[in-house]
Amino acid sequence: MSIQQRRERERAERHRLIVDAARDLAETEGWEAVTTRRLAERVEYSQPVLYSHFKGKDAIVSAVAIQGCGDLAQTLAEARDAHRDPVSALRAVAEAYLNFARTRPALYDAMFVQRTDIPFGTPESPPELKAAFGAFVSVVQPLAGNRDLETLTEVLWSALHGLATLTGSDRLRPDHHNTRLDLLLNGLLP
Amino acid sequence: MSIQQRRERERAERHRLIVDAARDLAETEGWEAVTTRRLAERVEYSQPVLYSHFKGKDAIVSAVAIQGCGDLAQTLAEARDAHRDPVSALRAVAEAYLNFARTRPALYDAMFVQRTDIPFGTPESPPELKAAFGAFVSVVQPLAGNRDLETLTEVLWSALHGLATLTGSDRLRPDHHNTRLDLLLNGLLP
DNA sequence: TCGGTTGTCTAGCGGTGCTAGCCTCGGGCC
DNA sequence: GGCCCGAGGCTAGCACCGCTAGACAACCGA
Repeated sequence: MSIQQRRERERAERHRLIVDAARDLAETEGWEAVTTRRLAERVEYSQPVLYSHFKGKDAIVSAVAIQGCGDLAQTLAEARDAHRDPVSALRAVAEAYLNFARTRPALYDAMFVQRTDIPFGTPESPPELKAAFGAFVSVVQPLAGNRDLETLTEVLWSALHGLATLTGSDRLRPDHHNTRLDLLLNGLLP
Repeated sequence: MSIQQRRERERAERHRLIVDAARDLAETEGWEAVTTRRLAERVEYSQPVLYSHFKGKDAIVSAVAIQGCGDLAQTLAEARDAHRDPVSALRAVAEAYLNFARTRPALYDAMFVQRTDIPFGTPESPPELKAAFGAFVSVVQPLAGNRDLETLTEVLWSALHGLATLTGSDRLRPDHHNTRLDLLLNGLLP
């Protein structure tokens, strides 16, 4: 069985290599530069090899997105754990989220903008996704009062997502960034 | 000069025809179905004719987006003018906005999701865009208190945009739609 | 050593946005 | 009235895209 094990190990390694290459390429040159040809060149295999790992290009993007959710979850959890005061923790998590979207726009795009078949908001959601949403839930919880926790968290996330995407596509005035976040948090979770 | 006038008139008419065809095609089959070949076929001209009217495909999408902003501005204004009470007017405008995004997803996508070079939030913004934003401003104004009107409007718009895009891409739980809007409006503009 | 399977590659299909260069048609001038 | 010439539309094609059929090599088990 050792030979098969080695093969599976190599296969898993190559799988990871493809996802990493796709993420790197997207983050440095944008998703429009991520073509199956360039990707194949990066991993030093021919195009069809990609299709033995993934059903198609969309599946590669999805894999990158899920990996990104893991990154985001960790980032948010760290921001949360650096503060004891609930209001400070909320603010820190919100800022960390917007910072993630600003510094890794391509990754953010794959996670929350592009069409995907990753299931959101269901028990079947990938654990990385649940972890990221859970980080939001944990900072909203102390401030939710008698409002429904999960729904309120969805509202907060949606509002931050709106700020992130509209800011990132230059549809909001570039100054006033902090003022907008103040207004949002003071209104929604005072 | 009459001949030149006729030519310019025909040219303007064909310009309109292209934009309308692009919008129709996008709304019925999605933007991925809007190719220069299919568009040319629809307007019964060859591909290069498109490029004598627009710099490229992106410019056609932008034209559709600006036209869509005009539609949206009108929709929002009508919703606003149907209510005298400021809170009701705000609610109506917010619902009209989300309804627009839900019923015309491709148009909404061109306006507020896809990359574009339309200038947002500046004096050079197209009048259709200013009109749409102005409709929001006018319903926020009575409820803004001493907060900065324009910035607060940006926050409201961003939050609604977040709800619209995450709902439209199945990233929020499909029920709870009204609850989310309640939570947002009660928090932001009570 | 051989047979067969497993896995990778080359080549190509039908599509994309975009453009070079030909050619026709019609208005303006003699 | 007839000719010339330029505006403007067309055909054809470029380089690229996602994806796949089928040839071929390498390696494992008997």
